[in-house]
Amino acid sequence: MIKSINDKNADFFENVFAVVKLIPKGRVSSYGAIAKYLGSAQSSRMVGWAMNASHKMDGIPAHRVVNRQGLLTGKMHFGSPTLMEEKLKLEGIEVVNDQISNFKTLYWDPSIELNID
DNA sequence: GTCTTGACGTTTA
DNA sequence: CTAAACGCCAAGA
Repeated sequence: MIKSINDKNADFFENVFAVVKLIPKGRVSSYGAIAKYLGSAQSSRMVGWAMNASHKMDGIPAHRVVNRQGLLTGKMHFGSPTLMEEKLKLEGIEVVNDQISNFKTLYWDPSIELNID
């Protein structure tokens, strides 16, 4: 469980990394969902920016994070434009034309799955 | 120190 | 219905 979320002392990036790490295998989440979960519903851009910083970090499954449409918009930042898609496929996620087919089914919303009290 | 860009999402025209 | 602008915060030039 993420305890630092309520703590304003925690950095936005850390919160993003924490949530992304919590994404179950074979599931995907959206920048907006994470941003909203962190309290910055309209700051989805920052989530993407945080992901960019995750490049130098390990254990950040950024490939499980896509945009609201389920499109692999950030695939180009994985070193290879196909690396993200391949990784998702390895987890059993069906990707067609850089888009997740069963995105609606694989969608993982932190504010719902984590069940906040 | 100021301006532009950015892995998005929502709202208005 | 589609198209465009706005908002949000941060970092690079």
